[in-house]
Amino acid sequence: MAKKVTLSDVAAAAGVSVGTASRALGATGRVSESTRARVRDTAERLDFHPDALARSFVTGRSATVGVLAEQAVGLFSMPVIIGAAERLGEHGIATLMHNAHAARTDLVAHLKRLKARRVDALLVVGDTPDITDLAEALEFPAPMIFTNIEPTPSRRLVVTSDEHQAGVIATEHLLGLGRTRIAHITAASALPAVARRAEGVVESLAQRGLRPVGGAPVHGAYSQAWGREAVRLLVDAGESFDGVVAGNDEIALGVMAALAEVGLRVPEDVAVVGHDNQRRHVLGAGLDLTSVDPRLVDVGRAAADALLAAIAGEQLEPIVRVPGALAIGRSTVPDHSR
Amino acid sequence: MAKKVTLSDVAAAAGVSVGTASRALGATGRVSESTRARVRDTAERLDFHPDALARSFVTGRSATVGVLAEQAVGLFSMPVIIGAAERLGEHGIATLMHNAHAARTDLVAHLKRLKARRVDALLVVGDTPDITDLAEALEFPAPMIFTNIEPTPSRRLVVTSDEHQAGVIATEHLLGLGRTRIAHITAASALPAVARRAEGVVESLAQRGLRPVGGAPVHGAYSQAWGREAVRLLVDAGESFDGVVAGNDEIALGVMAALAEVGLRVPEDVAVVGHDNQRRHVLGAGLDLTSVDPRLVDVGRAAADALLAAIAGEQLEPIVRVPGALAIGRSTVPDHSR
DNA sequence: CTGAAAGCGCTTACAG
DNA sequence: CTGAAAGCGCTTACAG
Repeated sequence: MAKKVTLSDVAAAAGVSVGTASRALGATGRVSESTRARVRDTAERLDFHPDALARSFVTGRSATVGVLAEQAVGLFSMPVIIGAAERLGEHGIATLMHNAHAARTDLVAHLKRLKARRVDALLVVGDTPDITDLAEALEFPAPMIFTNIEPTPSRRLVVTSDEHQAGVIATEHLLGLGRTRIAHITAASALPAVARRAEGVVESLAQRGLRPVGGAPVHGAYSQAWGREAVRLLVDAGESFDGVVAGNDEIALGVMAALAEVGLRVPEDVAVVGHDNQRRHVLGAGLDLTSVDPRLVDVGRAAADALLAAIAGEQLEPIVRVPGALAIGRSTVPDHSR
Repeated sequence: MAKKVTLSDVAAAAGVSVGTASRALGATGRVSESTRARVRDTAERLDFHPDALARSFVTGRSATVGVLAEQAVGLFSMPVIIGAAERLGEHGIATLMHNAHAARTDLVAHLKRLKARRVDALLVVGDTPDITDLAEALEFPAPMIFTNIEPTPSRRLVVTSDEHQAGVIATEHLLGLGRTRIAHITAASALPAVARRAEGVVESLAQRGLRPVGGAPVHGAYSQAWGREAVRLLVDAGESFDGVVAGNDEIALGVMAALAEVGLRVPEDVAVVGHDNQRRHVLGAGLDLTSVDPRLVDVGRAAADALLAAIAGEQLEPIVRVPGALAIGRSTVPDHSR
């Protein structure tokens, strides 16, 4: 391997001191245009690339971001982490991944190691309770950004999916198809994402002077069984409906199964929208479900942008909500070809 | 933030020189047991954590591994990358991700940046043609390990799924259920993974003195349409069969659809095994398909182990094949509960 | 076994 | 605008 070319090589070849060479190559220092040009030409000619390790050492910036994931392996975490890592990589920033399992002592160990590694910032993916307090107690020195979670007083910098908008676009889609008797069958209202999506649904309906079938969102669990049961409850209560916004794709599948059982056609009689767009990741599989895609890779990219801004010391938008996108399938548009 | 405690603080407190302190804390240098103990105690008492940046600078090791992915966002790449990043993170190694798009100049730029960042090793995920030659031309100084791809003369260090074993376990499962007339419906034989899996199927059958229905694997494409067509071809040719090893889950779904159309029950008349186990990632969705799970997260972890060994200068197993696992569903075992 | 010193390759006040 | 020098916090020959 050819001898590494160093800044002092460039300086010597350009006939300046290393200090001047450093200033000429960097953006900051004031150098005459002529020397700057000469040094830059020389650097290029010698194929000089500053040693990132030396630079990190002297600047105290590791060019590394920590990723602390509640559960790194998972359909919701992976796209966010990959999206973030990809964007950070474009900027020469590496990611140091720690997979946190709930134990509090674990978290302390993770934070200490991240601190020793001198990460420039920390991305927290998912729900890691107490982390803000722990970081404070440990005098964790880097900015922290949270993702895949709702903001709270202790989580002030958050990048996440726009759950409210997800409820809105699902509902608007059904309204746009002329459906007016729309039910919202979703999971427990205690879940923040569920509550926000439900608000989006209710508000969209209210703008047309409508309310959800049954008067309010129907809360249960993220399961096919609940989707099935909820349809039966509505039918038994004598409610009639021509559209369902389901809390996720699982619920939507249960809803569709129950509709088939009671002899209602999808989408002719009842159009159904899901959430998560798992279809995108997977087999067409006849699951030809219209669904809100939360665009998790873009959530990760947006988180990376926030991290980059935080590292640069820029003022941050405290809460960034990434809008979802509607993926249309045959559960709402019968002749939709994919 | 409290003043950072440094090695010389520890040395002073322990009453030794920094050199001795360094040796006492490190694994290598020879130090008397008593001083070693004293220095270690002192370090612990002061909550000393060596500055990773300084260490990297002086050792020339960045504690960073490059990840060059053909396509980072994807159902096959993400688990591998996450698995690798997770394992590397446990060892304090960060990952610098580059998403390569095919262009050759791009690859050169990526490699140069990775080199400037002084990565200790490089993980190549997927198919990035020419990379070995490019790395050689650029005198890329770090070891390279390939994953999610078959070995070739220019790809010598490979960690990947054991495709042959995947064919074997799928076939053994059907044989174990008493099926003997087994077809293998798969994608193009030019694909190395297809060919290897087919070998596994054919060999397993041969051990019982059997051959695939139709005399050989039936090659086509990774699609539902092909699965459907292949079943029709076999049926029209007058073949009868009680088992199908499908090349992937998509093909399996097509196969099952075609079987339903010709009035054959799954699994009573024909048991079907897929490959990829996409079900695991997703909706139960009635896709209750028995499938070979390629355990991609474990492939990533094994790749990380290989990278760690390479960084440590250890002798490497050139080719590591990670065995898959059979995920059993109702397409082979009717009363299988999940 | 231990100490004193050099050195890794940069950046950044500090003078001039 | 430019040069000479200090310094970042470690590790590692080199003497003793």
